[in-house]
Amino acid sequence: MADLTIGAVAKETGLNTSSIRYYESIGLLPEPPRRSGRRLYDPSVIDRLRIIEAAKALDFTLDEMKLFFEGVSEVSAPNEVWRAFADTKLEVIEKQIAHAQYLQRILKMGLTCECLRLSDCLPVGTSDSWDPCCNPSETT
Amino acid sequence: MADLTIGAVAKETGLNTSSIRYYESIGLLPEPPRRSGRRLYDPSVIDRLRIIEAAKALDFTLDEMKLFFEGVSEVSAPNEVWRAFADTKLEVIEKQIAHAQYLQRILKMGLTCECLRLSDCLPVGTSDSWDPCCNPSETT
DNA sequence: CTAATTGTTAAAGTCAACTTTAAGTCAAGC
DNA sequence: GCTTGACTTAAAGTTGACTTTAACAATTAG
Repeated sequence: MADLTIGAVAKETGLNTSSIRYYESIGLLPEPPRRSGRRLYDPSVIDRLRIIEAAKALDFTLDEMKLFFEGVSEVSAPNEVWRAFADTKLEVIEKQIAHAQYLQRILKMGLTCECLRLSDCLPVGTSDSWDPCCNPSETT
Repeated sequence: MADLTIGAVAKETGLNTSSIRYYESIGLLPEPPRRSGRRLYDPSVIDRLRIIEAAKALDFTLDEMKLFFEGVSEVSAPNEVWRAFADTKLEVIEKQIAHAQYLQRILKMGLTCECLRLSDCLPVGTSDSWDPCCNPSETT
């Protein structure tokens, strides 16, 4: 596949060109080669940007992403700083999955339950085991 | 249980008092009753703040959280705006869980794999099925 | 009682992560 | 050659979500 202009990369990833240049300016993306001043990207940059998008959705800061890529692209095995980072992030991600499932449950209930006051049957607070107090059967 | 001062709420939730006042100022938290000018919170505010924390971790904006609470605390069943919101957010949450599992896999691999270049065995790009190209057995 | 702590307000300040602007360069279609 | 559109830069502007400041009031500890 041919190299990509910054516009093509933007189109492919849904980012805009200034964001891509911004990522480069802070060192999150490596500087690509150029032809007559213009950036020419290897298609693999798309993969890297997809990882960045995933990490962004999980609230990694851009600095954390830099650290992350150091760990996965170095020529030697990840060092202690990276390992500590990875440990911490794995814990955070666990919590985020739990949060996601919690809100998922509430939203789904809001869509199916027909209680007058949804808050009456919400798993608010300690969210261990919970069954809706109402069945989506009591049609008005 | 007795009502809580703003300081107690802050301590309990890990937020700081100015954030709590800020949430109130934008209408995300209802105005609590006061005694001699000072806010006195019903303990249920803790639950609400925990939902806010979960939603924050999933990149809900504060405006989205307001909409969310409208849906779950109204006296009537959630309206169409809320249902559309919930549908959209459920899709986003699905994606976030996928992102979380993707990065989880990469981070775990980084912690166990002993390849010289981690990037050589990364599931970069289309992340459907993937087995590490290396086993954490090749001890140096 | 005093002193320290915790609370109050409105307004200004901060920060990360972009986005926009201005002023120009390069390339493709006619 | 000319125009249109994509590209270039550095610098300034924007946005969301707080956080800090200043100046004051009320509660609690000693």
